[in-house]
Amino acid sequence: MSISPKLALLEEYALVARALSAPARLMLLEQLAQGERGVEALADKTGLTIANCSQHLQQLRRAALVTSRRDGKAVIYRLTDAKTLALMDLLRIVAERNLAQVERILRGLSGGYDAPEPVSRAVLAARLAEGSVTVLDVRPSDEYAAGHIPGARNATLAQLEQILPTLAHDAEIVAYCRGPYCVYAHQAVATLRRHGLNARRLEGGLPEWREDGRPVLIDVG
Amino acid sequence: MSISPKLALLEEYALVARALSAPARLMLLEQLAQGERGVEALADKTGLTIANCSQHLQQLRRAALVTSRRDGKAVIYRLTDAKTLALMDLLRIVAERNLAQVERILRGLSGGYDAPEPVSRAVLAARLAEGSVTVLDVRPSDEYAAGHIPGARNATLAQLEQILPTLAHDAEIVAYCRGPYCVYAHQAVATLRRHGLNARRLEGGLPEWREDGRPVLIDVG
DNA sequence: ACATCATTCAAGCGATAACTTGAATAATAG
DNA sequence: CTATTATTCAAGTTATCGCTTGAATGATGT
Repeated sequence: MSISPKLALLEEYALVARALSAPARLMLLEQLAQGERGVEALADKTGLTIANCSQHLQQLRRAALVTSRRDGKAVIYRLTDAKTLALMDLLRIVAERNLAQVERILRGLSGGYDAPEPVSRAVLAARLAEGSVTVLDVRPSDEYAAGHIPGARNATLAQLEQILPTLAHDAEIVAYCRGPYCVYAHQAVATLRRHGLNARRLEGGLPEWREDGRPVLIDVG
Repeated sequence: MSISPKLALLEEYALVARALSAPARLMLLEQLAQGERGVEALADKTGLTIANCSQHLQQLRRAALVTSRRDGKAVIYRLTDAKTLALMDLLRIVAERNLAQVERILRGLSGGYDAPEPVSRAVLAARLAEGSVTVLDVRPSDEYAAGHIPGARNATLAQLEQILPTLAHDAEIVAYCRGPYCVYAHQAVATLRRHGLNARRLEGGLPEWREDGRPVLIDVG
């Protein structure tokens, strides 16, 4: 088609990278990592207008990072496969490993406290089994209802201060949120530690937990 | 320090993706995967002007995908670490897996012939040890001289037709080039098969071979 | 210090992307 | 069929990107 097949190929690879090159689309992908969603729900969660959201989604679809299906009058989007998640992950790892700027932002999130190492998902699963840990889900309640780690309590950042007294001061608290792109868990841990609680962050979030094949509890309405 | 730390973080991740979103920069990364290079050499190989090349390189450096050092009056660039290579690889895998367009371009490269499965690097190493295979390096001779698989013959696509008679018609021929982004090996295999030879492509290229820790022969002098 | 060479910076141009607004399409309900 | 609701398309604006040109910087050799 084009002048050179080599350039045409590179153009296709670049298309996929370009789809990942806008913060708005990374937000959408993070949402979709929680589970499939309709356009309006995505627009709500990300703060984008419907039309804008739709256009971003179409760009993601062109890059084959997401696929869509119709359900009545709604169009439901979801990640094409786990490879999309892997690509987001590697992107994040490279950025965090090499960009001083990222380091600074993450440090700022911890509110000056030194953030402790995150807890691996395998360790959390083991400690959950023996009941020696309190798990905190720091996502909006609708996302919690759509699936959460069994035994986790739900509290948004805004609600966190209110439930502080009800949290055990002896057991360790492990907070998680949407995944590595999400900063809720970082901020929750900072708040908890500021109040003297023994809190750490889960490595990854619910999508990664589910990807591991671990149990997820869904509230039925 | 922006309005929201969350957005600032996503902006940084997006920066890395944006660095990968131009074909010119993917070309540069492919060249750098062969080994470190100066700006002029990179400009030559990619066909970019010096100034343009320099600007692309700086964008890659801002994204921390490459680093540079001074050597006299020259500035030498190289990939920051193997993670950069991994990111390029995953990008390619996602694109090839899901984009019908890529499928079509690759099929076109094979000149209508059905391309056989590529040979894995482990298999090639084993068959090299027992001498049951001819290895063909389809890169420009300067890149061959800077490092190649021990025992490989060098021939560019242009030279390929001339050396055809000297290639064994009984043993299998395995062709490789710069790596998965490079189409030389695809085209060489197509040419060889069109002439009735038993040729296949190596999975990956020299950078991946080196990354495996396998021996690389460098011409001195 | 001066000249030289490799690289980078700065300004300008055309093309593309993000976002907004308002209209068009598609599936369902009455 | 018409109305309704969810999504997509289309046009327009502003900002950014990729590329070019020409000047500026930085290291080296005389």
